[in-house]
Amino acid sequence: MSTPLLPPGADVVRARFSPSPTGVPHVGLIRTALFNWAFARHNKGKLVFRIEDTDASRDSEESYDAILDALRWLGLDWDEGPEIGGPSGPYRQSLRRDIHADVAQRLLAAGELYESFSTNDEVDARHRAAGRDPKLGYDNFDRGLTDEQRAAYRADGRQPTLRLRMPDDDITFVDLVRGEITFKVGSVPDPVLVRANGEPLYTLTNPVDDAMMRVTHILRGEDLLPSTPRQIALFAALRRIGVADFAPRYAHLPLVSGEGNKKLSKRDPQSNLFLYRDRGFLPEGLLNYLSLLGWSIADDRDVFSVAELVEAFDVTKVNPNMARFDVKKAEAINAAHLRALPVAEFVTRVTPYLVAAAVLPAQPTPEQLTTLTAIAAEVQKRISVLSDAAGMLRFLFIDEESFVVEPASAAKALRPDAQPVLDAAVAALDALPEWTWSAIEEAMKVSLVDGLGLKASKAFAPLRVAVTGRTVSPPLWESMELLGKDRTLGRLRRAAATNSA
RNA sequence: GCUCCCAUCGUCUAGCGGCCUAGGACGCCGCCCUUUCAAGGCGGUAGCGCGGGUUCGAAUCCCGUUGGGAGUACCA
Repeated sequence: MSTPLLPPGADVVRARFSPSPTGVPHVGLIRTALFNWAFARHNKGKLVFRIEDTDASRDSEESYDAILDALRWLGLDWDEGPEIGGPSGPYRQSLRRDIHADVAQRLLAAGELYESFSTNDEVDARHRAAGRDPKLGYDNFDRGLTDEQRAAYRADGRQPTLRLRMPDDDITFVDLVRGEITFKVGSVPDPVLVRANGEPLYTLTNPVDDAMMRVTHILRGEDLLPSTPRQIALFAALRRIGVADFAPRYAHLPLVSGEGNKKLSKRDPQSNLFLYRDRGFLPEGLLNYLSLLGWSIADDRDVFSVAELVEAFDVTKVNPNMARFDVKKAEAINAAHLRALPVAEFVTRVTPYLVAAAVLPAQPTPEQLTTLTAIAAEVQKRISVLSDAAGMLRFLFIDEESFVVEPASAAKALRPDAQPVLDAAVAALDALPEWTWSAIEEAMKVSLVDGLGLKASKAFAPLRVAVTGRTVSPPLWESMELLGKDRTLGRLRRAAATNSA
């Protein structure tokens, strides 16, 4: 009942990730990379990484570098591809021109391709003259050109594109996530494979390279579903001329949308992968979330490791409908991974973000690292992304002249009625012989809760804001201990003075 | 317009004919814990687009409809 994993003629799973280097890597692209990677790893197969840079006007080296950077950051490794090579290289299509030209010539010689001289205007005019909808696309007119007609076009200075002769049958295939799909004969016009200037197009290079790299499974975005019939037709032609040994299986992954239901585009800032790295998403957290876009590991769980993802990933279980990228949920998943980190590991990971935010210098002192380590566990469970740590820890590392209370927090907790609290706290702490968090806690409870008869939450809020600058911070007593007696008292006195002024 | 895809809480999903008066997660709300905020614990909110079939029985199968999406380039 279930179809075998491999297409007949293939002996090992070979998935591929084949982006074109245009623009910044976006989350939809990375989700596709992730699924291909997980599919390959789960099936003990290979992942081929190929760069489809056949459009010199849009491709860029910056984008190429960015894609590699993104995959490395996420730990998505490849078995063949840029920088590591492999038996089917090169893995940048711009370096495969000769191969593509040769295959195109063989296809032409075999009659699979034909020369086409029609301009769009001519196609349009023919449709109108025949009373057809001009939006139908190319009308396959040049299929029947005679040698004389072609010679006449050339004599006229026109160079032909090379088009694939589509079969005269419906094209049906079984999509791994969608099931059987049929395109009616005649609904797909003969596509151009080679430009008039001789440059090969995606329509040629993509299937040719998949064939030569012996790719068995093509997992890609649903936006490429309409191009599948012509690729299947090309594969059939490639098999007839001996370039392909088998046809790959397809799995069209649901598109990822942003706000609204539109496909997340590269221009949408929310789609920029590096935005999430800059905010301090963990690779494993982001990967976890991305894998949830169209897939699930179990009916009652959605936080899991990359290893668990690989163990469980089944492309046939991918949900076919569109998924919306929800930053809130992504953050929640990331927060779960953050909390699960060993403290030492958390410190290692968060430090670069503290440096970037100028909370710590590029080379933190041993004292600073000791302070950070002491409070790390409490910070770890209060944030969703690593960059959140900066605002929460700045008060500990900043010098007294630069320390300021966040205005919004001050407005909330440092109102006139906080005056007695601040005064009582200063008096009690000043008299404390021992500066430990437990001693501080005891003193504050005695003087504020018992002494002033306040509720704990009411009593401690002004202290927190005065000392840490914010309403959200690590635990107060530990914070005070780490900050030291002098600085703590200084800040409380300053708040009291500002307050009464 | 044409071709193709899709359709369960606001969002991501589980569900593949009876276990579903539809389960989980995020969000939101409430309570507990508590040193604010978090975290954690407990509870709540909210959904099978519509209409026909098939069947003893349908969220699950079929048809239609409506709605959404993608493609429609000498881009990928």
